[in-house]
Amino acid sequence: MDGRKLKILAAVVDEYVRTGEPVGSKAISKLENINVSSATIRNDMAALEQMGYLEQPHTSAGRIPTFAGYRLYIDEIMTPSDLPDEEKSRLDEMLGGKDTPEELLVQNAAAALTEITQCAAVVTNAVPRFSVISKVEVIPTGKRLYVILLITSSGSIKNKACRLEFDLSHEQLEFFTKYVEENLSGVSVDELSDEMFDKMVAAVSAYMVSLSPLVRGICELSEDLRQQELTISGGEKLLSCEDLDKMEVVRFIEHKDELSELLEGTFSGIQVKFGSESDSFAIGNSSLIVSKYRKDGKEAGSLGVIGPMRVDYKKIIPYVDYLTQKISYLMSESEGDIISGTVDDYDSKP
Amino acid sequence: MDGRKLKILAAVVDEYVRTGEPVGSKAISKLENINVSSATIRNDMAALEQMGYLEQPHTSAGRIPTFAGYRLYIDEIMTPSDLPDEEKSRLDEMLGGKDTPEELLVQNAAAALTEITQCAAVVTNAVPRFSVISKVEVIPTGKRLYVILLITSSGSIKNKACRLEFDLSHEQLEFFTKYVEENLSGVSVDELSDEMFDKMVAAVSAYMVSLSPLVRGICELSEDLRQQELTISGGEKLLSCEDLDKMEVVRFIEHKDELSELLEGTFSGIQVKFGSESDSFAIGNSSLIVSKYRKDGKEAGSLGVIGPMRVDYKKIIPYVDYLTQKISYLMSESEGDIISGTVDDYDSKP
DNA sequence: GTTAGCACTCATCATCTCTGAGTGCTAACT
DNA sequence: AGTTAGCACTCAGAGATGATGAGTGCTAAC
Repeated sequence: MDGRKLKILAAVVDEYVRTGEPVGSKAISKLENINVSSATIRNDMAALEQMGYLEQPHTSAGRIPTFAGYRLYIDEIMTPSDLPDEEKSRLDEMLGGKDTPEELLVQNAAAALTEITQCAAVVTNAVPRFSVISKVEVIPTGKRLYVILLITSSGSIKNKACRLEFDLSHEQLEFFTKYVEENLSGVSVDELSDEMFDKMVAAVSAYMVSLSPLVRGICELSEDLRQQELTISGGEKLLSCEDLDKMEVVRFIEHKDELSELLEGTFSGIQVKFGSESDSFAIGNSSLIVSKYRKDGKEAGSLGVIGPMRVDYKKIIPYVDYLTQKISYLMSESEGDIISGTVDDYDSKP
Repeated sequence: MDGRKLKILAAVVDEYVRTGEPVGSKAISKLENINVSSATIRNDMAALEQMGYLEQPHTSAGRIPTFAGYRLYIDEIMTPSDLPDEEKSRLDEMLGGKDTPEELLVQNAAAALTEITQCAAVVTNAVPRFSVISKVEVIPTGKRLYVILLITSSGSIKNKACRLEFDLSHEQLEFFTKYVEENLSGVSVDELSDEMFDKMVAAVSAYMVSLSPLVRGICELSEDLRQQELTISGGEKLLSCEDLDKMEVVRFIEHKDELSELLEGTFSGIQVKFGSESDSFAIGNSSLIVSKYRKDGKEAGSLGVIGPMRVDYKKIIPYVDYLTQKISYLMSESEGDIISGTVDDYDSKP
């Protein structure tokens, strides 16, 4: 594959991303770093079309990249631009500092991506699977009404109100709290299971049957805790995007679980997926730029941008990359480790 | 104003709502309960146009209702249809029972309205302004990390993690908890003020200066508590609505505060407002059908539907009305009071 | 007061032509 | 052999033209 052909392919992608119109040979010949005539470019473009990297919407129009063309461009040709320092500090500000709760951190990242890219952002929270239950409290707050509070070592706090059939005496409450603390505190979130709670229900029911709703409540909270939640922010941006089918976008926003599944199956490092390449996540002509953030070295959640295929990869990839790294840093225990400024490793094979 | 003219106006609105096309005299003359010829209708329609209730998009087209036409139709002519019992029980199921937390209740109502009307729904939560602080807890959960828990008599639970500069001793924590409980429990949410917290900060700082972030934390939680939150659900439905300008819809979804302001200024009972009538909330050709729900007899929050002006008022109003009444009932302390099935009082003057 | 009849209006749709951007191919040039 | 100029060709898109028909207002008769 000719060096000039790559250059021309890159030029076609860049121009198409910029203008949204099919790109003709003449337009390319006028570009700065292209020094051959339009006829030569025509020949090369015909070759690129033969190879499957370009296509013509109709005979007398310019060329637009095919999937394969985008793929080649992203994987081999393009070099993402560097993020200037002021942008980095702007992002830092939007994210929040080390004290920011994890959940808010990823929400902030999503908001930042939406604003910067004007596309939809998608994030999953960090499932605190390696953290342990550090506290369970049951607090009476009204007639027959109790608030259950569940706190993990990673700082997740879940609560839930629970109505019982009878009021509990002070001793009963103390018994229950003690029992639960003994059985749950120090247990890792990953170890929590329905069977475990079933056993607990049986045990407390032996003491007092009407306590079981409280155990059920704790069980539900623990399910909340274990559940990976996916948030799409700025979904409406996709609706004002001409390249995407509105119906598909609406369907997509309403069925997050599909995307959730897809994200499960991704690797580390920045990846770019095209909607139509995967059958589970299907907005035609859409593109997903995604990366996984880590917590204490382990993959914890995902962070990405969904836009039209015609999106400025050179610009967006550094943002996703920087945010991923920054979040990984902020979530991890070890302090002092300054985030690396360099950006590499775009393993984007599907 | 002629009885027949009213009938014709109603027919025009109904037909226009049904078909979306301008309505001609011939189409109306074919309707069931119209027994005059198209020529007569033409005369009446010309009169209605003169009076400002109808207009023609262009000379050789049928008529469509003007704002005034809709207003007259809604206020004087139309009678909302009755909600069949099976629909009522369907709604009851979607809402949840008496044990459902208030916040979830209004969210469920929004979801139900979105699904049924295929328009956007808008709800505000019930600000628990007449409830009192029933519990404040500070729970140590990690090194220098504390969870503040704030519970009101109405069952709202707010929590927040707070990092201090030093760990607190058992005595210090006990002192603080006691101090806060003494000063806050029983205080109504409405009475909470920044000055109050400023005083508390001063007081605890005298004892131990590093306690003040905890007070600040409580202050923030109380702000959360007092804040009325507005949720728009199903905003995307508006985007697939031809009558509405997409740009305006996006702007609207992103600037909820405008709508929030508008809702503040509404009365009880079902009201219908048109986007272009008000200058603060402006999606052209949109219509807002809104009602306030009550808690223990006092207005607590709003509940409504936003759709194109060309919306089936006869059908939607009963839904909004029923949900409002049902929520009012579910939120109120007094039990047993069966919800009234009748629907009236559509004070919809702007 | 109501209706039939008729001339008139004008958006919409289909058809047609014109234009220009862009192509592929060939022949000349380096 | 690779590059370029030239040229005939294609075809989407923008206007122009004309037919169609739904709908109107007005007048005169019932």
